[in-house]
Amino acid sequence: MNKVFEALASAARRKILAYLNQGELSAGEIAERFDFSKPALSAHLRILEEAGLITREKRGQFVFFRLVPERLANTVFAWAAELCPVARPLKREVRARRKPAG
Amino acid sequence: MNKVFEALASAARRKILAYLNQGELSAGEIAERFDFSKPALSAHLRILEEAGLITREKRGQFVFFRLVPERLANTVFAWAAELCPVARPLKREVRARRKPAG
DNA sequence: CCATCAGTTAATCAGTTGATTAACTATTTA
DNA sequence: TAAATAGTTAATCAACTGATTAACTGATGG
Repeated sequence: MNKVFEALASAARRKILAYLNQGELSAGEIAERFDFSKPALSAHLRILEEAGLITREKRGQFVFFRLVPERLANTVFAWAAELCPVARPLKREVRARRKPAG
Repeated sequence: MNKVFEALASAARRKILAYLNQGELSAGEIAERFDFSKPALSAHLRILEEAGLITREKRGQFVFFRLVPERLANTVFAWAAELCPVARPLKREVRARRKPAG
């Protein structure tokens, strides 16, 4: 949980997640989309991976990365939903059932 | 956006938001719930305020803080929903209306 | 008016983050 | 096997975070 929010504190890392949301990419393909050095990118990818937000798969010479949307759903999304009753149509039903006569 | 995610990178600040989700609290009431010094708390509150996640209101000797759930909804929640199609019942309806005959 | 209480600001400091270059590992290909 | 390509690790460094204490501002109340 902590690692997830720390990972998301970087705009570059959030951008990486947005790219991966389109489909898997190799480290090199991600690197093309940014200005910083390969080691810098490697560090960002490690942080995202350790937060459980992406997975890594080595295929031959390349390393491909994929988004893990369930991880986001179970951490950030769920956390935000807890503090955003305004955006929570599902949970409202649950509440209504718990307090049937107000 | 960036400031919001940076603000949320701290577990202490997320905890402050959780407390404020129960209702408004003065700085002192928040301080009681933590171990660190007043200036440290003051800094955390300033960061949350500058991110637009809380508002401040001075009443007499006290400063009361309140959560701004809409801010969370429009930043974190919306951002996460974009990457979590698995958890997006609202947007599905919007899409369905846009493409009525698929 | 003076003491106290609530909170912020300033100065300082240790630890972390995020970047770089250089060197390394591992895979492909000639 | 040697060269090239893809990526990581190591060493280093500047900049930022997050904490502390001391000093300040502003409201309350004897």
